[in-house]
Amino acid sequence: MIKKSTLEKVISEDLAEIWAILTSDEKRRVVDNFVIHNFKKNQIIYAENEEPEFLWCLLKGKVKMFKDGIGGRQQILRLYRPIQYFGYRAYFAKEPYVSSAAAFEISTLGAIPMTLVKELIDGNKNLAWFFIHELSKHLGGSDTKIVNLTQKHIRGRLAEALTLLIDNYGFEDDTETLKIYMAREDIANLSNMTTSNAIRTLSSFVSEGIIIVDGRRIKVINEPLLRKISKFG
Amino acid sequence: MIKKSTLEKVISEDLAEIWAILTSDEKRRVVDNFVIHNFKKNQIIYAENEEPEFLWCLLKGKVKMFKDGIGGRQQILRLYRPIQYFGYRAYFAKEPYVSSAAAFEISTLGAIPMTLVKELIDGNKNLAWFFIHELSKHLGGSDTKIVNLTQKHIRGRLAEALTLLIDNYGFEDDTETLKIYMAREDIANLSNMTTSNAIRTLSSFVSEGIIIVDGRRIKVINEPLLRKISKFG
DNA sequence: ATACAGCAATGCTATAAAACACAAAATTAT
DNA sequence: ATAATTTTGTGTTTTATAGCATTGCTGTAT
Repeated sequence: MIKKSTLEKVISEDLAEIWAILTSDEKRRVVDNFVIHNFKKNQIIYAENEEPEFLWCLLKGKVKMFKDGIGGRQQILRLYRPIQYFGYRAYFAKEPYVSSAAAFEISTLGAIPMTLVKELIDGNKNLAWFFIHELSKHLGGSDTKIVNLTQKHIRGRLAEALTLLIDNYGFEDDTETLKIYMAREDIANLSNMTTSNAIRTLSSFVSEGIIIVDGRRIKVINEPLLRKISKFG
Repeated sequence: MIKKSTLEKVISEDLAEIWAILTSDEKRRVVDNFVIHNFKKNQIIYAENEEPEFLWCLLKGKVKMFKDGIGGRQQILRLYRPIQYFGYRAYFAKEPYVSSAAAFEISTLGAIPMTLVKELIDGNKNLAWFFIHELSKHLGGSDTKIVNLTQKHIRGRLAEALTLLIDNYGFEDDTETLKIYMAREDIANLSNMTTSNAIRTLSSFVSEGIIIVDGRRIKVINEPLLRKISKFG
């Protein structure tokens, strides 16, 4: 927990999209029930099969949503950056979580009880529309991902994962170094391949001059080609 | 178009879930804007990249929602039965369709303009909750499908497809013949495999006494085993 | 300095599934 | 009924990718 005086400021600055929707009365109710949590690298935020209780708002850091599959093989479903919301779907569907969430790096999150979110939606149709829109976007993305992961070949899947990282987290000030530093295993889990193949295919991309790799630092040299491989590979 | 006198009866009987939510005034607005369409076998209802205009309500028949992928390979994303709604996601996401819908067999559908649906949601929070719940369920299903299709082996994927057909359409009166008669190609498109492999694997299931196949008629003999293969295979 | 642990990289092998080719059967059209 | 077309079934070949083993590299603790 951080102290209350700074809390309201943090919230009002960061909750942005949702904040603009709420009335001052509703905002107070959020502030009164907003609890800040800090998570260490790789710490689980919630796990599959648990009952959903909170709307999570990522304030700082990076979060992955994933599903453990056959033989412990993990599939990363979505990545979150500040300020984004997650953890609400299962509550709305009236079922336990079907996926887990974990912090990729040291992260700060806010938790709002879903019971409160439900009340707020009941009283504010703009908030209802916010979630309808959010869920609809994610559903479209998920449907598209099904085809990408099942039909694209390994190069296409890796290229797609890299473009996803670009679109989600962007570049450092040099405009070419990816602003996320993932283990090869996580890159593999994002692209539905084994770690070996993620490494192998990254190497191919390096030798083709598409990227430069230095440990976990990935520089994108030929972004148009990367997107082309993602699209047609 | 069918004649108006029977129309209201059809709607009130069939729209069930949504109908119960609406006030009599709202119901009248739906009836006034509800247009019945008949579709032939394999006829497209809407196609990827088109702009969404209508909420579709399947009254009679069977509908598949699918996405065309690499090399024209089709992935079936969801199947609908009466009375279910679809076609609204893209409108809510404010984007063109990312998938297509087609009738599996001769089907009757009702179309309601999304502009009207939007107005109804604005005025009726229960309807908002209906869609939040619906979208949330589908998103969970889609995320689960990603892992099932990418990580399960061919037998597991086919077994899963068959159990999906059981759960969606059930059995004929003999309690073992599947109430849907799909082409092998469609079974393949549902299970992310080639037609050859769908045929081959169906044959394996036959020789293992799990199912009996007679043309497009599939009898499920050992449902528990089928579900077991679906879960662990 | 040394040992150790954890990643990253790479080659080799096994195998699941796709691609291809063709025949038989069933459906549809004439 | 006959021809034409589509769907189904099966065997063979090819390929992509998983699995495994090995090695080197880097950082950290002893």
